[in-house]
Amino acid sequence: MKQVIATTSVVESMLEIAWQFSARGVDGACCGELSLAEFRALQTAALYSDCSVQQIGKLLDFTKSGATRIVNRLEKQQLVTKVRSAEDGRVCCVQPTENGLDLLQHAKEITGERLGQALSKVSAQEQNSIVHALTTLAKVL
Amino acid sequence: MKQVIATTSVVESMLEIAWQFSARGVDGACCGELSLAEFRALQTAALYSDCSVQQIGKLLDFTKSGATRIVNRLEKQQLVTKVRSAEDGRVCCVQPTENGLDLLQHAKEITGERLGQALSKVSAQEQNSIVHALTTLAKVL
DNA sequence: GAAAATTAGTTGACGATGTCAATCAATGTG
DNA sequence: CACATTGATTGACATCGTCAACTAATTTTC
Repeated sequence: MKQVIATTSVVESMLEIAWQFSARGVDGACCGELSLAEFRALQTAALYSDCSVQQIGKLLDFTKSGATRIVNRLEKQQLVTKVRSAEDGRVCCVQPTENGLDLLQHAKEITGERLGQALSKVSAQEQNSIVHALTTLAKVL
Repeated sequence: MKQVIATTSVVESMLEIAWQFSARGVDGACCGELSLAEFRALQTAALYSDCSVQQIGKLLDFTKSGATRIVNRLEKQQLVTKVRSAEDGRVCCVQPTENGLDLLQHAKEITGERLGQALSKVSAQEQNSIVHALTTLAKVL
């Protein structure tokens, strides 16, 4: 119960942080021509090798038609290529291109700078604490 | 430089967390009939008394026309009322209704539960650390 | 003190986005 | 081989927020 109370008071912080690193806070500044959904899809494709369209949809909570459209937009920007799977002709493997990986790396750097800038306002000890906390939280969500 | 490297590795975590508590993760589960933007606008109206439409737009990074539309949707759902300011006839004060405040409270509880559920997977000490980290981070962003 | 400039808000047209349902193609299953 | 399933796509559609033009209220300027 105490825990619920404690986390209830932290909810505003959580939502604020999420807002800052979501479409409204990050878009454009970090993702170039990409929407946040597209960026996340690109991330996912880079993370899972031979990632299918459907897999992206499931992982990011889009319908399969939504996933198709997101991937198509990435393909149009030459950030991924779609390759028909050799094992299963229905499956479409989404592979990031060189450009896609570059963009991903750049976006990470920009976001990292943004985070680093915020973190620079607190002590080194707190920086470590926050980095550790975020890493841990992401794992258990 | 070391800091940049450290934060670069935490960027994925940050984006993952943000994603989970943004439209894709939270919508519906916590916001009822509201979009995340509407929810945030309602939050803002509740936080700043006599909050103008424009203020909401500026705080959440929407254009004024976007803000108008978001507030109008909230009004249609009877979660806020729009009152012409006594001091300045141009300004439109957005005030949460009883319903609006209830929804806000409920949403916070749900999100809090969600966060609490994730936190229950780590030690009490880490819970404290995470709560503290989130609170601190939200302040310096 | 009236004209001009500024500011808050609204609205129409629009582009972007993602869903739903229907469909096609490839694979599995009886 | 017929039938069901699964991955992906597409057309129609609703939602969302922007842009530009506009109205109305206030402030500035001369």
